[in-house]
Amino acid sequence: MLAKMSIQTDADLSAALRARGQRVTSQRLVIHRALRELERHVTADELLSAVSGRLPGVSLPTVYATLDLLEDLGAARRINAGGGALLYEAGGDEHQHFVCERCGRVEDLHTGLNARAALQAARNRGFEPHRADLVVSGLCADCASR
Amino acid sequence: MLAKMSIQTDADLSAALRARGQRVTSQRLVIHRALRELERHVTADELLSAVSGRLPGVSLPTVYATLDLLEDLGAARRINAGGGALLYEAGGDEHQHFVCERCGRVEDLHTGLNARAALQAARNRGFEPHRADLVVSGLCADCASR
DNA sequence: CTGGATGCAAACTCTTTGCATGCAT
DNA sequence: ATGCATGCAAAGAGTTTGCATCCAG
Repeated sequence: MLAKMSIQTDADLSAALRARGQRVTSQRLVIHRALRELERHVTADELLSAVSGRLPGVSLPTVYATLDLLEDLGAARRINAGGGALLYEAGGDEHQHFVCERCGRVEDLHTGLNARAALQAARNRGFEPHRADLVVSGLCADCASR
Repeated sequence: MLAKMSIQTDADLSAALRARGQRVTSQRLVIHRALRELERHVTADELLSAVSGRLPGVSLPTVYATLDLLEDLGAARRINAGGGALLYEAGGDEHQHFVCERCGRVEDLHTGLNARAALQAARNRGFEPHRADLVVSGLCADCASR
């Protein structure tokens, strides 16, 4: 099993893109950089706002397309929190998420849970699993105290 | 910790509704019954079709409202598979799901994985967790062989 | 009776698609 | 020069909301 190098810098991204025969554009570099610097869960829209300051004229479809691409490269992760918009975060460490059913807040959760059993169960069924996402839902501290 | 009785029959549902001071309507009974009998993951739309045969004139908003209610009662479970529509299944045994990234198929997965660690991690953060959902995504057998 | 539940229609949000232009290679 | 990537606009899907009517309690 080949461990894929994680993409961290602009140079990493450029190299990964070239390796796939895809183009290095300023939009891709800036979106990637913004995602990494925000260091939290962001919607495509929030990311667009963050990016527009640095590179005016970027469009939402481009943000979505770039996030798809980054996810493909392992540089971004899509979080389906269920409430409204999709969230994205920079790829990297393995962790799970907590979603508040009331206010929609999403927080990281480090459970130490091992997803290997789940992946293996999928393989046993003939599937080819790529990832396992665990989402805990309930009430966040603020909403619970009301 | 009080184990909530699982709702299985029309009588169970009627009792649970009355206990909450809510009304027992034919729509609620029929939708609940249809969900149980389908024994698979269905969209609100599919459920509407299934129900319309028995009780004409049911509307989609009512299906959604009833599914919300059933979920609240623990008689239904919402599955956020990410691809397009939400899915619902009758409440009952604990299991996880596999979603094909290509064709969107959703299958049950029995991993034996224990979510207690995840729930505990959430509690340690001050949250009040209600459930933990694990979704494995990748390619199903059919899509992988292409 | 009385108010919660329903049906209808429309709004709303987020995401994806089509097409002409532009820029990385 | 070549064709992938982008921007714009619009379509599309799914879910939710508002309001008048209806029926369970």
